[in-house]
Amino acid sequence: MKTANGKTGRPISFDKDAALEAAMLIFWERGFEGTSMADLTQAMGLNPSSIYAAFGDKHALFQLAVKRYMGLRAQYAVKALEESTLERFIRALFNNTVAFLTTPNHPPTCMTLAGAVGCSVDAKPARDLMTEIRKQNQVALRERLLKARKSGELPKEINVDDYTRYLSTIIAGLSIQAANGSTKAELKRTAQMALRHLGY
Amino acid sequence: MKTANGKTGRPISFDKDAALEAAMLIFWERGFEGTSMADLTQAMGLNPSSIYAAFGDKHALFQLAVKRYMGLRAQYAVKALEESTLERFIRALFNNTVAFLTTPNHPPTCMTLAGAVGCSVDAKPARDLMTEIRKQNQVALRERLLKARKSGELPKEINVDDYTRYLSTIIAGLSIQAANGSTKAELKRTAQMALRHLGY
DNA sequence: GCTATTAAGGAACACTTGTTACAGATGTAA
DNA sequence: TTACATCTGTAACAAGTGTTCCTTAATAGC
Repeated sequence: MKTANGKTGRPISFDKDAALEAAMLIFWERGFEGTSMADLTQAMGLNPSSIYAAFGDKHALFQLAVKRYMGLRAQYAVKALEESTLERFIRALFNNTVAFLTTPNHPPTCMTLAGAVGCSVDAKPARDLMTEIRKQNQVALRERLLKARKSGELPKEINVDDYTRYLSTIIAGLSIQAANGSTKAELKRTAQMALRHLGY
Repeated sequence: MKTANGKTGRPISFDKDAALEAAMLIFWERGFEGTSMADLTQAMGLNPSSIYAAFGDKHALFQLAVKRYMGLRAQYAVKALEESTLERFIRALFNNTVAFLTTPNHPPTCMTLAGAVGCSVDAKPARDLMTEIRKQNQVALRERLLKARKSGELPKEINVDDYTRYLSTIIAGLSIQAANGSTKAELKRTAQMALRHLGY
């Protein structure tokens, strides 16, 4: 009565991961509103009904695409968090960001900025999701800085919340800079200048 | 044969400036794609035909709205350029930006970021316009820094292009920070920290 | 008065939007 | 083979998209 996957009936005939990857890439490039279901069917190579059966509606698919993006692509911050010292962390944060933004075969922006900044009321859930992710990233950054403060690496005179927002501001700015068309070399130099002004 | 305005026939019965102002505000909030003609007719209080007769199609109207935005709202950079010294200029640039982003009665973002970052191929002209404006702003900033370099205010060791991109990065980052929902106080402190790290 | 010219209001346009219904295909389990 | 369950492909859906057409209204000059 049940197959190996615990399901009976006709099995799926396409690679779900590959399809979601394709969806992620157009959403990344065109944002939630700029991507139509027609675009998605073409890029994923699937019929609407297959998409709906496998992933749900457009909002649900977008959420899954963003989740995939965060887990597989936007690891530049997570990787940096693994660094042992504060200095190594901050250096890695900036360098990873530049490397990420200039990786070929995907848009030169953070998906959370291309996804939906200004949008219709209909797309508000998508925008809220983007904002929330940006805030979560900021929380993770803050916790790393708090740890550095406790270890004495970050001077007590520095306000952790301010420092968090400041670093976050520069990282976001780099993403815009990349979206404007800055080259890898330019981004690197910008990041280096930021590091120098931070004292690193 | 001709009226005072050089036109015969029935005169326009609405305030063109007020209508364009209304259009600008929704475009600002929802971006090009997120704003429908139905939204525009409602916000502007006009019929489609009146909009088309007075401003052209949606793309043309968006261009006019952006032009108005640049000329009347986004003057924070232009005003700063009038400052006499480099230090005064940079301080004004940051302070004006924060003041602008936290002005009530309009969205807490730069219109060029909300307008269209990720978008459909159909909206590409709008996105290109946004990118071009951001680049133009950067050119104006660069020229001010070049002047400071010549006057000796900006040390020759500092690469003007790099410094331009660096300042531009922080300004753009502040806009994202504001869009995330940062308060005026938070933005002020972030800008102050940026200034301090710049040596001001 | 009349005529010319332009704007206003609203219906209608062809097309696209996201979503679903349905018939047929394709598999598993007995 | 038969029964069952699920996926696939296509067509259709209602609602929304940007845009245009057309009738009516309002003004200017004769």
